[in-house]
Amino acid sequence: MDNKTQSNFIQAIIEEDLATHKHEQIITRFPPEPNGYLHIGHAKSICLNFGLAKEFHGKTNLRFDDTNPVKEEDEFVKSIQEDVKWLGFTWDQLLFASDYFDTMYEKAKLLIRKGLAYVCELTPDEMREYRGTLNEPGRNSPYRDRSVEENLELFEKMKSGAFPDGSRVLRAKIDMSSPNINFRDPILYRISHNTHHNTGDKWCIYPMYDFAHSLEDAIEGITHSICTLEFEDHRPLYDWVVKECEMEHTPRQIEFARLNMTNTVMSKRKLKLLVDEKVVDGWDDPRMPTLSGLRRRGYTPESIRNLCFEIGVAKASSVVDSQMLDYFLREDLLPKAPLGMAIIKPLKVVITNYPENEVEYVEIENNPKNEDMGTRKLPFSKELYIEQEDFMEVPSKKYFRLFPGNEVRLKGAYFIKCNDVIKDSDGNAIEIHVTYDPETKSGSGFTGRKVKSTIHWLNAKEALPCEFRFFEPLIEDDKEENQGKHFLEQINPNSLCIKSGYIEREAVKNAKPLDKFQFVRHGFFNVDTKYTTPEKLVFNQIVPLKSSFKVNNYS
RNA sequence: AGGGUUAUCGCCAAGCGGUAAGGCACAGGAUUUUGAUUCCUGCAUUCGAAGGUUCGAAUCCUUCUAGCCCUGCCA
Repeated sequence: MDNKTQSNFIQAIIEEDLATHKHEQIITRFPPEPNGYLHIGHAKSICLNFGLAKEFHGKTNLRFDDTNPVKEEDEFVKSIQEDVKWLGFTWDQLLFASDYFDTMYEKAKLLIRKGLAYVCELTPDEMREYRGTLNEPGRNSPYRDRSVEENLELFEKMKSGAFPDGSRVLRAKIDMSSPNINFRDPILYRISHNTHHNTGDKWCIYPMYDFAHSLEDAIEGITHSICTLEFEDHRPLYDWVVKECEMEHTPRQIEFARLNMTNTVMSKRKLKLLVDEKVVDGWDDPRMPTLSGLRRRGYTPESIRNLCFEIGVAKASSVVDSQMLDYFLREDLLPKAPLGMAIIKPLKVVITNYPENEVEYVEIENNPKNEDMGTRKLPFSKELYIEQEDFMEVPSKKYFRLFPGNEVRLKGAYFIKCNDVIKDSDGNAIEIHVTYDPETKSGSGFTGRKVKSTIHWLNAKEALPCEFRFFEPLIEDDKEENQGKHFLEQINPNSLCIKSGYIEREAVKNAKPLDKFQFVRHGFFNVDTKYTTPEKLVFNQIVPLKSSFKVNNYS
């Protein structure tokens, strides 16, 4: 991985910290909560954290921020590790925030002893009322001035399970009139009698994000704690916790704008809804922007990394055009994916001057961009299939594929000229009759005349039936009639289109799930991991050849 | 009594007082046995707005405007 990167403000900070010897080595972390699958938005954070550490010869920890037992599951812990590895990154240490619960508990008691934390018995509603609003200061809790001894005793009782959920919390004693709402005596610990995926029933009190995360970073000696913009107002509290808990290391929190992409749902809540309501196949449905969905669709780790490095890092909230991802995917796959011929809507072609029952084999490159991929031999005979799109009885102005009287090349084979069109009772072309010119065989060096187009074809007898799946964005956010509708009602009902078609046997001889192909004119495809069987290959279209080639007649 | 933060081409994004990089998209043209790729060419006299400082301003100052985030016992 030698991705070029845009220079960014975080690199500048790190360079200075290294130059001034504030740090001799940087340590970053990627800290997901295991409450869902990773999506492409996380990829930006992963590439940043791991990429920066790699660039400056530092280290990166993968740390599960598992401080809320009700939302977290081992399934997610597992998938997150797989996805990070798939993206191509290796962590220095694999850690769980929950492994620090003992230390955090001790630090909470330290704050109590310093008179900086207290046990509060306000109900959630009262708490909200006492907090004030964006424009008005809050009021002190009546429990704010308890003695250190009483607080210590009550906190101990919270921990030992003496109180029900929601009855008490531990709060920091800071400033109920702060303009920064995070400073209005934020909650440090809450009671939650739930089984935790890692610590089981050992604890019934759990630390809140602001308290836990800063301690986690400090404990691990994280030098640069990179997170998204919404935590900017939490930074003063982050610094407060590190200082007042008398931590040895002082990490620095740096915020950047999260990734937004056109035609892409990034909200974990909404993605979970799609899975729970069975709108999609699961977290790895090829339409999902999850890393597992993109993987199943056929996107490569390289393409995602290149996107992340190329879009840069800044603090302005922005929306990246999904066409950029497609660009990096095409760029990556063009020399890697073998080029084959597939027909989605077949039109029968009979070469009237070709001998009956004769079969010859034509040799064709597996990838014109990569000679190392070799060649293969395709059977060629009198009856072929071409793409319906590649023939027009009455050609439009700039159409230069097959039409009556016109000559084109069959890729890897001969020039053919259309002479006759056989139509059904509705007037649709169902078969065309052509003649071929034996002089024009591919590779023969024929230069007598040129054709404007080369089209793809299949030997009718040898064509292998298979299935092609095409995808459209799950959301059509540009339609006005969708404004204000419930999320599930905005979903594009035609986001999946399944077509039967044919493919050449030779190209897909040893195809297995996750193999990528490029089909002439149809774009890049991936062998589906779920629906492909020994009897039938199922291909997911990853991207068309070009965005303007977007299918309009596949449905 | 609000606080934080952002604003440079259709979309990302460099730039940090010396006269607007790059990528995507788009549009022309050349090559092409994928209408792909590749290759040229074009694409911000202007940096949210208005004032000011300066020989010189996207960069400094002042005022204004707009967007995003914050009132979970989520992270």
